[in-house]
Amino acid sequence: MPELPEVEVVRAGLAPAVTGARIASVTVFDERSLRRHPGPLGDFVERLTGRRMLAAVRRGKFLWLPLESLPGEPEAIVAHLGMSGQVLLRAMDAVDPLTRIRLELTHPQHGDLRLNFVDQRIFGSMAIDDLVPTTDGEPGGAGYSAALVPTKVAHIARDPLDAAFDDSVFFARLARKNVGIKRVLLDQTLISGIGNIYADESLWAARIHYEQPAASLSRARARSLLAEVRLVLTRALAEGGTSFDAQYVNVNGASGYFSHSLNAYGQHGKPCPRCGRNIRRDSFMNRGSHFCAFCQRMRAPR
DNA sequence: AGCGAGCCCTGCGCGC
DNA sequence: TGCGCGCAGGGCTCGC
Repeated sequence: MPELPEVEVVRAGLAPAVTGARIASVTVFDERSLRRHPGPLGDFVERLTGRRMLAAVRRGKFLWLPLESLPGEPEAIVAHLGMSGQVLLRAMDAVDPLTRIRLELTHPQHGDLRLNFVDQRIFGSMAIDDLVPTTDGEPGGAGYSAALVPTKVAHIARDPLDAAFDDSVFFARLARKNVGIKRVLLDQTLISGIGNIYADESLWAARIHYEQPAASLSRARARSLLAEVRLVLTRALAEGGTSFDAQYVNVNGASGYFSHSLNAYGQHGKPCPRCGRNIRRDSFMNRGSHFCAFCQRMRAPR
């Protein structure tokens, strides 16, 4: 369940279960889910077995679980859900189809449970990674105060719900981009956490065409777009994220409700909630762009 | 250096 | 009923 609100729902669900828990055993059912792990399957299993986890942290769509480590050698399990990943917390006898990796956890208060990493398409992954200091000295992400971030996440920008996200740096970089604004919203090195759904929803709310060159946006429109991004992400989070089917669920397997609140994404052929004209779907970056051709027109640069 | 295409995968729903 | 095609919420790497 890929975008920021869905990953945050997972992080928040995971936090109480993993914080202070020990990894009793590790089973890898499909080695392809370790594509990003810098070592063989056995290395992943050996290094995790017996380790204690300290927190569940998120930046953008990346999730990590810091591990109890020797001083000066901080490490974490880094997980990315890709297009179809789920993290499910289950009883010890529970089996989930398409489980690629399973961690069995022992928690001093909550007892034993299974953490099943489920991923149909295997675009997601788990890996052990070193934690390095953040360049700004601020916490690495949501859910943990340490100013550390996995090396695999260090090149990703902070997400717009992060208190340390720097609006002015974002606007400055935006002003130097000649590509379409949607491409910028999806570029995780500029702003993280936004995917296809929330890009389309934010652009609809801000009445901006997805191909409008980023640099051509006035500062006021850029500001308004960032505000809409934050509003859409916050609302989606409050509704538990967007679920179209049983594939996108929280750690207990429950769906979110934001799919009922979508104005543009997946609404092609239906009337625009603002003007009543039909929402269109264009092919863009090998995926769909959903927008209202009347409300979201290309504009001359200002 | 920035940008766009291609690729990594599986499974579902639709139209023929 | 069966099959092929297009579609799906992401990100990395490689050419130009």
